[in-house]
Amino acid sequence: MLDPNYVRENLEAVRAALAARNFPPAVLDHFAELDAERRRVNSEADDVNHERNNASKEIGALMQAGKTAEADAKKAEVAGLKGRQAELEKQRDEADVAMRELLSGLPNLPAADVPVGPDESANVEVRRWGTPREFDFEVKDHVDLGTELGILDLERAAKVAGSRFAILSGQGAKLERALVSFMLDVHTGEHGYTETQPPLIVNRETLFGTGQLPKFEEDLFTLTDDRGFSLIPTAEVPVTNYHRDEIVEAASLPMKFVAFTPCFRSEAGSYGRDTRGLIRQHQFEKVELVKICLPEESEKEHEELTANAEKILQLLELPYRTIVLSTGDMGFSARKTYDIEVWLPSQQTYREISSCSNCGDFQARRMGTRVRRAGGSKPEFVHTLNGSGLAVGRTWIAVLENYQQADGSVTVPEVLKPYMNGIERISKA
RNA sequence: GGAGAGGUAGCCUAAUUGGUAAGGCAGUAGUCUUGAAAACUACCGCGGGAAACCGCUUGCAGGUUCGAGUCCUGUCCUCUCCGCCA
Repeated sequence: MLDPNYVRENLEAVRAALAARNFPPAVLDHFAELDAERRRVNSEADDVNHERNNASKEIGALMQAGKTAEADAKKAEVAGLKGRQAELEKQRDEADVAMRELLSGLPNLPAADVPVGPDESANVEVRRWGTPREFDFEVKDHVDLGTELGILDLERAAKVAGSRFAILSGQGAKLERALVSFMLDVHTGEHGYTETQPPLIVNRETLFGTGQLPKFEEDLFTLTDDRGFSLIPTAEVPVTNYHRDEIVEAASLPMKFVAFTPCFRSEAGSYGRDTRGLIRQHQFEKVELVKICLPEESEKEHEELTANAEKILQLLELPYRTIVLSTGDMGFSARKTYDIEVWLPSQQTYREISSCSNCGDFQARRMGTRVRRAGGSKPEFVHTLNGSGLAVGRTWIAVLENYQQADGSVTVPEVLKPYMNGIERISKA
């Protein structure tokens, strides 16, 4: 959520920023009058409330002094205020709701150094690591490799659940587990993150906090239970909300969490896209990095978090590139996002395997997460960051495709061998 | 699922028959001190405001009342016991 004071004072700049995000700035047309009305009604309601509070105090004093007649007169006076007060409070609530609805639907403002452009064509590559391997045979994609090795079964998954689900078996399931353990060990052991296991089901307040609601309800799997539960689309949602409605101590920052969870996405509206294989699933596993930090530290923490995610690919010796998303390609809550893309031989291109975002104070304002600094100053909103470290299913794909051999087997990356009982390769059982 | 107890500020604890949130710890600043501790003074829930000051706050939402931490209704959460259970 944007700061209403900032929007009031920088209306044209906000309008331009929204346009750069392909967001119709017309919703801001009524901001000024809505804002003025809200503040007018609010102060008027305050005044009336003040009058009534004072009168009540006087009545209390009169009652204790035994002057009941004067107290009764005063009571009658206050009774006349009640109707007026109810009316003003109703107006204030309506104005608050209207303003909140307007603001809660607005995306975050892009950082100054984000490239401006209409879509992914304006994204900018910032670095590239590793060299794609040369194959002297016809490469297969992960679906053919996995199916022929007997470690991936998409047809039976479709029978059991539906499309966009998968069954991993044998060394395939083990590889997934090895990747998870490896990533968690690196992030906890070398990067200083605290491992955490959050709820996989969250309530609506939590979904509002990170920005999934109110605009992206259709992306979620929502339970029919009347408590408003949804399955998490990413661990970012529960973990970032750990300190919702809290004021934390500055000394506790930065907080760095790593969470391994399944993620559930309805993928409504993505029919026909990435229909083959594991790229886009209703259920997938992800190791997620989340940071909560001081405002002036978030840019540094963002670079570091992205580097932490890249480290996994370096250790797995998988070629990748890192790009910064343009204004037109960024997510709702982000002010700046790096995507890390891994090389997939079957597609002869780089594909997203991690998305690392600095959300600034956007989520913190929605969640009410603030920090109290030393010296008794007023609480400030924290900054929040998140990034995949990494998407496990897509890493599984990258390992199969980049480490495939002419005979259809897959050699095990050096760093994963300890997690695979020391086996050298995955062969047909 | 049944029965009971309880949610007060970062933590802990008060508040007469309803009278407008008291205190302690921690924390911050200062005095004193070579420095620290101790002691003393001030600040010490949230929002707005340059300030004076104003408004809000006892899990949440309503109701009664001139006035609700206190009375009533609903709801969320925590704990205890019983039942069931991975």
